[in-house]
Amino acid sequence: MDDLTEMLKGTLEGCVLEIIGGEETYGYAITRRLNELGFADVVEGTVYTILLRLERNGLVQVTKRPSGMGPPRKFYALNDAGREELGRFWVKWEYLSSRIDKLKEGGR
Amino acid sequence: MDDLTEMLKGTLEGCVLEIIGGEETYGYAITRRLNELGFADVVEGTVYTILLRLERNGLVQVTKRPSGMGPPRKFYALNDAGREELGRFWVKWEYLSSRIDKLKEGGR
DNA sequence: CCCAGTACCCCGTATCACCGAGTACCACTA
DNA sequence: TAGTGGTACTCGGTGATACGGGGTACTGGG
Repeated sequence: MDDLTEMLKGTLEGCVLEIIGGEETYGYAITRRLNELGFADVVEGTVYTILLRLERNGLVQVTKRPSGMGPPRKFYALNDAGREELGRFWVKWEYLSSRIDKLKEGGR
Repeated sequence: MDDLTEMLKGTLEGCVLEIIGGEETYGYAITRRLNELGFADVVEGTVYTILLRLERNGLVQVTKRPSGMGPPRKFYALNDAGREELGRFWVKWEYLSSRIDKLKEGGR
C-alpha cells in the first residue's frame, strides 16, 4: 500500500484509543496490533509519541509492570476522559467517512 | 461538528481532486461546494493552498477566464497525472476506511 | 462614494506522523 | 564472558498539511 501517513493524521490516535479501550495494553504490543490490523508501516516511535500525548492530555491511566521478557512495560487504560474522547473520535469518523463516501458517489 | 482539521489532512486534497475531476471549476466555487458537502469549516485560504500545490505538482491544467462577477477566475481541470493521483487517493481511502471500520467492529 | 460580494494570494502557526538514535533489560549461545 | 537478538521505552528534529488573518483587486448597487 502507498504511503498512508498523511491520511492517518487525526485517525491513528483514535485507533490507539480504541485498542486501549478494548483492553489494558502497552506500547510495543499496540504497535504489533496495528501492524496486524493492516497499518503495516506504523512504527514504534509513532505509537510512543501518541501514548505520551494521551498521557499528557489526561486520557489514560498508566501502570508500570515488570515484564519477564525485557524492561518493564507501561500499561495504558482509558479513564473517563479517554472514553469520552474515543466517543468523539468515532462520531467524527462517521461524519467524515459518510461525507467522503457521498462525495465519491457523485455528491448530491 | 467538532474540529475535523486533523482528520482532513491527507483527505481534503483528494476531495478537491474529486470535485475538479467532476467538472472544470475554480477556487471560490470549490470552497462553496465543500461547505455544501458538509465540510463546513473549510475556508478559502485552505482551498487555495491545495490548488497551488496541485498546480505545482503538475496534476491540473489551469485556465484563466474573466468572470463578469468580479476578478477573473482560475479554472482547474485534471490532467492525466491528476486522474492517476485521484485513483490512488480512492484506493488509499478504501484501504484506510475498511481497516478502521474493521477495527471498530472489534477488529479480528 | 462606499460597501458587500466575488476572487485570489501570502505568510506564519499548530498539529501530527515519522525517523533515527539512544538507553536498557532479558535470554540464549559461542 | 562476550556477543546477539528480541523486547520495551524515550527524545529531538523533520516534513507535510490544514488553518488563520491579512492583503489585493474587480464588480455592481444604494
